[in-house]
Amino acid sequence: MDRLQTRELAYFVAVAEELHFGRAAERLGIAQPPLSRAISRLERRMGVPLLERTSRKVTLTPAGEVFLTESRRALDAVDAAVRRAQRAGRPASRLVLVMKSGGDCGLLPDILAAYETDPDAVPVDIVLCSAHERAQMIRDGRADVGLLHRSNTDLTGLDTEELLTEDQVVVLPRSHHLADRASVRLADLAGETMPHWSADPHNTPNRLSVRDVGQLLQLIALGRAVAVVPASVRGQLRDDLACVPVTDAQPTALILAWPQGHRASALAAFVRTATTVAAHRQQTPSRVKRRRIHAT
Amino acid sequence: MDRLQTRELAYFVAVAEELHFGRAAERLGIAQPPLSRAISRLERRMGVPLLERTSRKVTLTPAGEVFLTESRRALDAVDAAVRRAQRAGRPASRLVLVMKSGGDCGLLPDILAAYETDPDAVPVDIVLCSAHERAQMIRDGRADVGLLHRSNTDLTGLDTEELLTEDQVVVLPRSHHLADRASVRLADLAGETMPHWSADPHNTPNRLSVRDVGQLLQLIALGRAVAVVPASVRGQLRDDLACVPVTDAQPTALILAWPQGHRASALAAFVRTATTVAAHRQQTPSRVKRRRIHAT
DNA sequence: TCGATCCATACCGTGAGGGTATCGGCCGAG
DNA sequence: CTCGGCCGATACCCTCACGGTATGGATCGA
Repeated sequence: MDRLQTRELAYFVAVAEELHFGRAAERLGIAQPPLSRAISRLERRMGVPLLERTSRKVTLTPAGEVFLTESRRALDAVDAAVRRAQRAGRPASRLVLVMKSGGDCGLLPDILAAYETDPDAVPVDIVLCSAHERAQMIRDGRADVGLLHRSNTDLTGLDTEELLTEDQVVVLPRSHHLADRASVRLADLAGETMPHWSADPHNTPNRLSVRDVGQLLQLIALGRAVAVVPASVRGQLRDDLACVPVTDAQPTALILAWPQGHRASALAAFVRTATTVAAHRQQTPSRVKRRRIHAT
Repeated sequence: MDRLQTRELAYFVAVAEELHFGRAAERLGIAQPPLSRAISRLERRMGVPLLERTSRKVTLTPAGEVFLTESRRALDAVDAAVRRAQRAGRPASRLVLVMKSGGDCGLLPDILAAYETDPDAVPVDIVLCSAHERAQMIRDGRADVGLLHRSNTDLTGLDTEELLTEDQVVVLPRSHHLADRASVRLADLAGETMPHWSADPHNTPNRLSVRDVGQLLQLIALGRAVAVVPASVRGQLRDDLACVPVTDAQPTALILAWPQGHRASALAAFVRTATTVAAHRQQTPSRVKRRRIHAT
């Protein structure tokens, strides 16, 4: 059997995500019959049924589940190949850093300042994006390096370096009965509703879900939810919100991540600088730390 | 720009490896003109020149170098998607283990015996193959798990677990002037020729290179070379060869490797069993260790 | 029972991709 | 200096894979 074409993978991913041939075809910009044929041919060539279909419902077989995740990974790899080669070709080399707004724990200005003095430094573009997009952007070559929180994210395909660890706090409306406590435990929050981060736009928001920190804080201010987050979000808090340390929550790690096996000099220099700056910050009490201590 | 097709990646890889359009076309089973066109179109679509060609020579640009490694990775991912989905589809689940002949340090029988008692165990197929093929086979889904030596291999894309570390010995002809020494240092071997492992068949063997341990031992027996190898190869030695511990060589680690992020129960059980058995072996002096001590 | 929904099949047209022939530049032999 | 051989690019043609439209057949709700 000769090798699958990326088109077939993309078609399958669309159908597997929509679980509906018509919508998938529309999303792909083709008609439904060619899509049906393409999927049948794919299954025939692979010798394994990937989808169970009735005229009313489409579901994934176990092989289909596996093939969906593998296909996504393969498509990422193809996109990454193109983007990284293009980047290597353009002489004007830059470093694209992805992070969440406020997700640098106040560390980034120092890192950038130190990095600029490095002989291997290149200009750094900073791209802010939602939590779940970041790892994706590094994997598919749109970004070179990212600031992530370990707990949040699937790190397969990435090399990482831990920058610092943070304790966690719970964000509450000021009027909440726990808002004046010096600290709480996870058990105290048992009855509260916690919003979920909505992964992709296709995902129907069947539960309380948010796309960014602003939405999250809005929900909390409305008394609809509370959230446990790294201590460094204190810097973004509105007046009507309080936050209280959670003593028994696992500390979360801020990590630097980049594509596995990539060691271009500009990137290597950035990683080196960032870890050095973070190590230094970890020793001497940081602004974040001091603010935390003051607030408790 | 829409997404590249795998065909274009495969075409580019062929040309980049051959550095000759005619031979690449022959290898791909197509004529040369379509290949030339496909590559030009690829470069036009990507907006980056990948190859410098004169009528006498073809070379890779920096972007081409990057694109070659990235393309190989992407093609592996596509192949892996198919193979893993097929495996998931066939109910008769098996575990394919790749290793080098004799590369298990005598550990494998115990591992297999212990694994068979595990409730998640499935039949294990053992595939013997050359050093450089193993990581490749795990990456592209032909194998589920492999025994590798850390120093040898590029481990990107693999999850690993260390099983045990071994000291290194040098294999010499019996007639060699160092053959009777109780131990040697790397400096003693400075003037000796060491064969290289030939990576791929396309690679012209411009230096002394071998494909497997048999060839290596043959070369040594002929007095053409010596080699520093893990102590466990003693088990395969011929009568006309001697081996001597190298005191200052970095100990090499035997590791278990499997595709990153894959945690199927049969695989997880195997990894668990193997590490347990290896840890136990490491504590109680193993047959291998004892033999080494006896020999010195 | 009828209509709506949704995937599959039948049939047709077009263009991407492959083949052959040939050109043009580069090198080495004589 | 010239000629011949090598090699990638170009020109031109043809075929079939892929996409489109029309329609069938199965299932479910009213």
